[in-house]
Amino acid sequence: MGVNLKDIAQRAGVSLATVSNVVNGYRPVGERTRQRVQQAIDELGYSPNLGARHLRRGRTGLIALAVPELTNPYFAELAEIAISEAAALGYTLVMENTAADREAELALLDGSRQRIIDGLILSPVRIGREEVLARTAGSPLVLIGEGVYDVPHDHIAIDNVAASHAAIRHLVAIGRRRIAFIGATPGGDRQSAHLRVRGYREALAAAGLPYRPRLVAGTDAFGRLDGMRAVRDLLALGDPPDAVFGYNDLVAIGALRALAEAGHRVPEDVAVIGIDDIEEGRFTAPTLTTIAPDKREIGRLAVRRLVARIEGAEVAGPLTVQTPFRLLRRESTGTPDADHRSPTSPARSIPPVVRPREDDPRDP
Amino acid sequence: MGVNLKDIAQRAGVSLATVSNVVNGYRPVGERTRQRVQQAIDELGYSPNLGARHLRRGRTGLIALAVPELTNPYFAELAEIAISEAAALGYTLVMENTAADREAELALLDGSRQRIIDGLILSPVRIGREEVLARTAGSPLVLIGEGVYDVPHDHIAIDNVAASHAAIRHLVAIGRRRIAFIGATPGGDRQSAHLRVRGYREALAAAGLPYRPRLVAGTDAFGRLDGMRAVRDLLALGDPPDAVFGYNDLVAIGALRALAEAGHRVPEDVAVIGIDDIEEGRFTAPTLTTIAPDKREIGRLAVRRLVARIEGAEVAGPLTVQTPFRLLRRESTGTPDADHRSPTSPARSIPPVVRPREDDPRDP
DNA sequence: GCACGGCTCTATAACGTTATACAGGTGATG
DNA sequence: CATCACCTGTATAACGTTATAGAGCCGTGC
Repeated sequence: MGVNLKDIAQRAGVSLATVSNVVNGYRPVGERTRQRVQQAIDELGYSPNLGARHLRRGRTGLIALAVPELTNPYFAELAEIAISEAAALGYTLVMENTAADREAELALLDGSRQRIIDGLILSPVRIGREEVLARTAGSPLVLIGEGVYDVPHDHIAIDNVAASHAAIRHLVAIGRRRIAFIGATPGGDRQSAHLRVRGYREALAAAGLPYRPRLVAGTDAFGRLDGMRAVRDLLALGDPPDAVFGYNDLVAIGALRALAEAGHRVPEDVAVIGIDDIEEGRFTAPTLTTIAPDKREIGRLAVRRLVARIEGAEVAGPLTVQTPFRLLRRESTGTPDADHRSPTSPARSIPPVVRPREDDPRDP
Repeated sequence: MGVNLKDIAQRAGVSLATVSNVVNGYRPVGERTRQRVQQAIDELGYSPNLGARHLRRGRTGLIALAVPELTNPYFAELAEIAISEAAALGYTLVMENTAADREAELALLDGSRQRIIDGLILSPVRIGREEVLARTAGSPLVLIGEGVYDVPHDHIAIDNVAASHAAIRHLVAIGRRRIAFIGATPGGDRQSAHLRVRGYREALAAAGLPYRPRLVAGTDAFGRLDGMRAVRDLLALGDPPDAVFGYNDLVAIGALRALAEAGHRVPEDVAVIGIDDIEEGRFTAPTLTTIAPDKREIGRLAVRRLVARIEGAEVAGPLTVQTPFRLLRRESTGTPDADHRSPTSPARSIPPVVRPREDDPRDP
């Protein structure tokens, strides 16, 4: 097809190996020869055939990031970070969409795709510890997010239980008592939801609040529509909550919508909090309070670990790394002066329109 | 590394070529032999080395979709469609992020990446006709979106001018007269914005409305923050518009935010419309009226065209295809009974909370 | 009985690259 | 002057696959 090493070699009047060395820097080449070769390369427009290089070297320079849905902004934002980090390390990152499909995840784990990528970063949702342990393919694997623990692979995630604690503590601190959790899947196959529910229950107990199963609403998936439906169903039962903790920001945004439709004011009647800190949550009405994982850290760490394994370096530190998170308070849980002092606080003077505290909501 | 053809051949007691024929179906193989080979494949867990196959066949089965930003939901939604379409045709689609960077787009056009993918679907924003024409790499190229015309490549896009017309007609039909356009970049390098502005001006003229340059607000990029800032600046000038037409849904969502902060009611005081029909717009408060391109059609067509070219088929039909779009009326331009009858309509009885017409906002 | 065609299967030459082994030449050192 | 080390450059063998040419074998028709 294109221009190859042989063409360059002929043009420059040198051997194949010399051209390869110029391109590749494996062996030193004399200055005069190098220039002749470089000129030939520029004139003919040579670029190496990655397939052949792969065949010879055993590496492609390609790594994959597999996520359950491209349309979840959390993953899109993570992907942009990972792509630039990979580029900085000389790798190309390709995106894979598992669509939260078990077969797709399994295919990635030991399927044929493995032969063309040097390593895989996977956010598993439908497979568990056993499937990961049964993996036969040899290329390095880094897991991100929750769901699979105690496997001999690098694993980057936030502490979900602690994140839930932080969210509930915040809601309790602003005087909320009937706190709902939206997004607990009934099936046992999504461990992250279970971890977040566990944190929710523990934090309620720590605050001396009762655990009410009716306030925990399951969803099939973790999108806006799921959150909206779950909150609608919850409100239909009567006796509404005074706060909603969403499994993630998308679910929480769906909750905002359902609450607005039902005529509940946020945050006055119901406070809402999510997890992920997607950009969208800075523009909702009201803006969304959230637990913000350090996406930059997650993306960078995942790529760096993977590349280190690919290049065979001894990687220091534990396999599992928990990255930090922080609480970003926005309008959906009210401004500090609008907190419920107590369940029977007098004259809640909450302004009708809660203005953002920052002029630029890009990075509060 | 892994198991290869030779291993299988030894195990099954046949030649390399026979195994290849079993895997590949290029030549018929006797039933007994086929079974022996298949058994060996299953036992050893063979999967072909794509690099070597590529080297030999000249094809990888990989196609790329390059978009200016992964975090724009429009592209994420398009990508999911394209990925499944590619899979149905036996290809793997990898995502590339140009980050709206000129160098990145040029590198994709004739850079080294080209050697590992069989074809490219590109949404250009920083390059124009000349750069595309200067392309030397040989693999097929399909352009999506706007910006580059009159080049010898397939090109899938909506009719931007017509889309703008539809948006403005709608705003005029509901009684709006001072219509702003948000998202016109000053530089000449983003032709789609120019096309949409042209449609805006033409439609204003057709409706007998004056063109007011002050109501056209430029932005650096096309995100929520850009829309918010542009509308803030516009409002700061005084004499606010009664409608805002956003370059895309993200810009329009930023506009919603700026309007809410400034205390303008949507749609009562200012109507807002965008383009793209991203899912997010079904959950904003108020929900966002939009011009919905047929993303499924765009994604499918782009992949099919590309694959047809890769496989050397004679592709019928014109190079440039304009896909359909439709207007989705939601709360941000009000319910039909709330239309402004005239600029001086008596007693606008607009309900304080505009409820959605549909129970399920997934697909109105 | 022999040539021939059809059917399986095999041997092998690419594909473009990189790493190894080696060759030739030059300058320094003993 | 001989030896050695070094520096450049070359020839070539892989890497794993697929397509081509061809080798056996068997049955059929003359």
